[in-house]
Amino acid sequence: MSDLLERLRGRGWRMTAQRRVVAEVLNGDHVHLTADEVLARATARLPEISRATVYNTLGELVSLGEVVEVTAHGRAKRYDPNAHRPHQHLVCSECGTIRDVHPGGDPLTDLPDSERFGYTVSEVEVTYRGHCPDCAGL
Amino acid sequence: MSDLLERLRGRGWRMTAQRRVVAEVLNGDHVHLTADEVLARATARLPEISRATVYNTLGELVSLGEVVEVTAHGRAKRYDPNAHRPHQHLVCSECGTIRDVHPGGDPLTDLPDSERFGYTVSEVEVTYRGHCPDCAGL
DNA sequence: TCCTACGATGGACCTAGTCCAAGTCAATAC
DNA sequence: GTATTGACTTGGACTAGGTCCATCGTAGGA
Repeated sequence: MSDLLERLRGRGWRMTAQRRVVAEVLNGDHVHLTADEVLARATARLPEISRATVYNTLGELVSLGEVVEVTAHGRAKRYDPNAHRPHQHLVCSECGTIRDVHPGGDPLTDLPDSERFGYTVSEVEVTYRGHCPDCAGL
Repeated sequence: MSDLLERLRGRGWRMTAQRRVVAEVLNGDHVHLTADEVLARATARLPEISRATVYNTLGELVSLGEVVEVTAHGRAKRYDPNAHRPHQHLVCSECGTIRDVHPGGDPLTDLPDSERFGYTVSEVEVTYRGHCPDCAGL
């Protein structure tokens, strides 16, 4: 986490209270907050922080590759700070809970050349859907 | 296409001009329209059709399993009528063009039990990202 | 300590999508 | 062919999520 702040500073990021708070909120495993949730938690620590700043900061973290956007369930994007460990997502279709998972094999190699239509493919995103233990009974 | 209309009628769908038009607009391979695009094309054929009806109809087609929602690029959901042939998507990160692709292997089996956290996993969605031939030069 | 360009603010604005009360009409019954 | 009725459609108001922008504040270098 503070290594995140270090990395950012090293990249010439100007460090402000707001950015620090957003980076701190996005810390830990299996964290997949919406922008609104990030705003709420950031506001708890720094009441004057504005919505625009949270969106700006999230956008920057994403384009720096420190955080990935996940569009998994519902309308709002979620932000996953676990960007340096390649992983996929397992989503409960009932309650929307997200877990990070690490499937075996490389899904990129599953796509034969004949199915690439001349695209240069560089990334794969896999979302598993099902029911979490809590919702399985429904 | 008209088999789609037949199937729907067979399931007790009340056939109206609006529903017919929406179903007709969503016809063909590699069709991935946004709700707004569906509305535009439907309006061209049936000027009085309303936005709410397009959304309602799309929602019904999705819950009947005739159409799948794709969240691939940009904000708006896209609707893919090719629901009866299992397939995945290849998206150009530049222009957003989507192709249907058929990777080898079953991605479901790539997720070991130890990574399922008690979830009953029933579905996988794979999105390949890269650049299409037109955008590769950029 | 001063300067200044980068960042933060908040309020207006936009897009995608949902909701609802009222009106319409497809399908069934006669 | 007509009557009936409940499912379907309409349009307009509303909401959520997100973006934009002019102005103000401040981190960090000189």
